[in-house]
Amino acid sequence: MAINSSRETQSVLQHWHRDVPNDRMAHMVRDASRLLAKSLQSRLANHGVSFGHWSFLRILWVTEGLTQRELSEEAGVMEPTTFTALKAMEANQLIERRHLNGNRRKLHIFLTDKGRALKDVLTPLAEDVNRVALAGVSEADRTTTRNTLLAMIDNLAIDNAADSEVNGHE
Amino acid sequence: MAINSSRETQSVLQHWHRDVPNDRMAHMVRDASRLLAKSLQSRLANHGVSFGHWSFLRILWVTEGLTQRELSEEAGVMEPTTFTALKAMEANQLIERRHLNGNRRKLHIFLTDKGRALKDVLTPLAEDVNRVALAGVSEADRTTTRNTLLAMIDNLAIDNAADSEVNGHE
DNA sequence: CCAACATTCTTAGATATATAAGTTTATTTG
DNA sequence: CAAATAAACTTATATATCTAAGAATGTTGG
Repeated sequence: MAINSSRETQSVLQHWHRDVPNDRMAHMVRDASRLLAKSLQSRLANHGVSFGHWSFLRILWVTEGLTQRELSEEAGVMEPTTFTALKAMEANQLIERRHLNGNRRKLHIFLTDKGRALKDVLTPLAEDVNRVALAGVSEADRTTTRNTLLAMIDNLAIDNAADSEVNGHE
Repeated sequence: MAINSSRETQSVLQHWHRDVPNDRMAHMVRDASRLLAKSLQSRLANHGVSFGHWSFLRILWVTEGLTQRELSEEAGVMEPTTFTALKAMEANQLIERRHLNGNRRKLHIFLTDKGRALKDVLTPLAEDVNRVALAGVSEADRTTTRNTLLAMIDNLAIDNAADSEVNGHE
């Protein structure tokens, strides 16, 4: 009877309703991110798709034939992350990896019929999570929040790049 | 000279500046969360502290003597996460785990001098990340964003609890 | 044209997190 | 008070992510 999850829920809420000091934005973003992932994950699990695989399906539903490298950039993750996910997705017969035009370096990714068919099933689940998460938030506040997040993403991308330079990673 | 990180940076930026459809809030929160973690992590690494350990240090700097269970709730993570982190932190001599009052079940967590001394070193790093991330964002927009995130956290905590009930996890 | 460089994929290993299940200890209740 | 239940910690295992480094393949400039 949801004893654990009630406790869990309450602790998150108590936590944030107690005091939200000036510099806790990072903390809130992290909590929200974890909860969003959990909500989506539990919905996807009913269809045998993991959260990580869904990220790549989303992209492939729009554009097939991207290379692993291009998929990494599009998804905003590093290549080993993409590699691992795609290998598993290939094993699950969601995608195929093919060399094109005699180029033996680049691997292009294509959906299988199974992977393609999941679009209509899974897309509403993600929309549902967003709908649930943003219930009661005005359109104006959503826009402001999106703009703030976009600014943060910009600022942090620059910060991380600067750090890489300083520390001499190529 | 930061070729990779430039590429990475650009891809994140291009990605978000291209098109931000209506239902992409979850996606943006996730990206922001990953970048925030990365920025903080690179700062903490200079002091031999991992991102995961920092979460618990923050709590302990305010209140020592919490049990592992209480620390889990405070940090908003599950107990195995806390357990693993605390074992490592004990090995690194940041904390001590002690039974109190003859209770052999509960384990109370205390900072070592070393753990306590890190407060003044690490706190400015987290503040710096927040400062960098929010550069150029007005105070009004920060407040709106915090409120939106808080609403999302509330909504999702309820959603996840409901899911647990439906699926019969206790 | 070939040697140096760059790109792409892959492997290895680490961190942060989760769920499920097991063990030990405390509490409650018939 | 002893058996049942609950709480707290622990173990095992899985997922999502990262960095660092290696291997294979293309590209380019002397």
